[in-house]
Amino acid sequence: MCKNKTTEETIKDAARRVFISKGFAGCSSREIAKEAGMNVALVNYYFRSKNQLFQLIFHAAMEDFFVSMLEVFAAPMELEEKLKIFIANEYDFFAKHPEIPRFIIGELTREGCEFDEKAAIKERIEQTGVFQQALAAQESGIMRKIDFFHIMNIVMSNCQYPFMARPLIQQIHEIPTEVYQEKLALHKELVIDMVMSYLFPKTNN
Amino acid sequence: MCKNKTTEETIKDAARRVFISKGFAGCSSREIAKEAGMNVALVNYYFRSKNQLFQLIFHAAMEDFFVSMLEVFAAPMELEEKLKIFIANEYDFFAKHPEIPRFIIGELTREGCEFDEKAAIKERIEQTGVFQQALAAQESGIMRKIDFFHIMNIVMSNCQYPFMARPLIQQIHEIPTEVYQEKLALHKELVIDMVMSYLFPKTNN
DNA sequence: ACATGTTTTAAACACTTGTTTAAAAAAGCT
DNA sequence: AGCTTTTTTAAACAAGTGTTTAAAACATGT
Repeated sequence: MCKNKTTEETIKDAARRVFISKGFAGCSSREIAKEAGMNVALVNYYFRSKNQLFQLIFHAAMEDFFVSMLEVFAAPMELEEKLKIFIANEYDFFAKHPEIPRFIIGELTREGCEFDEKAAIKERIEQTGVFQQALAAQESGIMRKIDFFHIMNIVMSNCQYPFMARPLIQQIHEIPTEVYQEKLALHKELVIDMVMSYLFPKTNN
Repeated sequence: MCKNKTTEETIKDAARRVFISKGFAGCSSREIAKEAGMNVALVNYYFRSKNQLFQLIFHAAMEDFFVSMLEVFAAPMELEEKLKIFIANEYDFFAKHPEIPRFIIGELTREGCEFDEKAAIKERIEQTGVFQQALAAQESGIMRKIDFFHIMNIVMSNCQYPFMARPLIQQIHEIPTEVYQEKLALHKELVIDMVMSYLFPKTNN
């Protein structure tokens, strides 16, 4: 059967670019086809429908998104070091794929974008053991005693927002994209500093 | 002339709801008309085009968004107290209008959404005097010496992201909306605590 | 009452949408 | 070679898009 991986993969790549930058509602099948340099009918020949192609791209993006998390969570490391690396890792990931958070959140908000089923992110996080590790650190007094919910929210806020909000922040500060990206590199260190010193408060001596 | 403010305002309100929740590309003129209980032609009768109506809604949202900032910035207060209130204020604003950040950032990202012209946010912030106030506090050693860019980014990240990312975070933690909102109320205090103690570090004694 | 200007409506416009069809081209196979 | 299957194409489909038109309904002032 399909030895021809070229066209199918070409369309998928084009679809990824277009969907991620414009969203499901913001683009047409014909735009994806044109981006891939193909006929419109080919899109449906390989993927049956715009929606089915979208689901493929979306789930892959979600997977990338979470895998970059879980990898660090599962690493054999002390919690404090792990969280530091986690933040740095997240920050680097979004520096490389700055449109991912906006894409995922935007589409997850849209009605008619089912997902619940498979993911089971919570379970996959628990399986890494980072949850118990955090509880242990909290018991021993090293870590501030706050819910895992807040920890994740703080880290995700500070790692994802600066990339999502680039057009807005640039507008406010009236700076070009290159300057913004320079500033973000510095911002990463501040975030690590702030979050770490909050989660692992060093008592005087 | 137009004594009939009812229909025009009704359409505008419907448009605000629909645009903000679905975005420009995610809805049609007819959907807005139906939401307003009006004929499609009426939308264009009062607002000339879908795009023109959108610009109206979008600029108003931007204005609300920034005014809630500037008010606090301009208040006659000590900087430390001002920033605490600023965070609380922002947090409360987004608790009331959780779709605003996603809407603004999403549309600002879309190509063909002009804005640059009027805003001049930077100037309006400078006019409040908060900028010099921060510089003074930094000179006196009360405040951590970091760029205004980073301060704003930190505050906006922690205030806006938790509301933007609700569908994603709920998915991860597998909690219903009510529980999420309860947790966010608690999260507000953590954010204030973390950000304030980072920006205004208390030296031992 | 009538003539006025404003507001609302249904219908139509040309165009784009997602998807399908049926024929053509290419590739595989014996 | 010829026959079969897979891949690609152009064209068509009905439904939906933003917008306009022209007539109807309404309100207003005299």
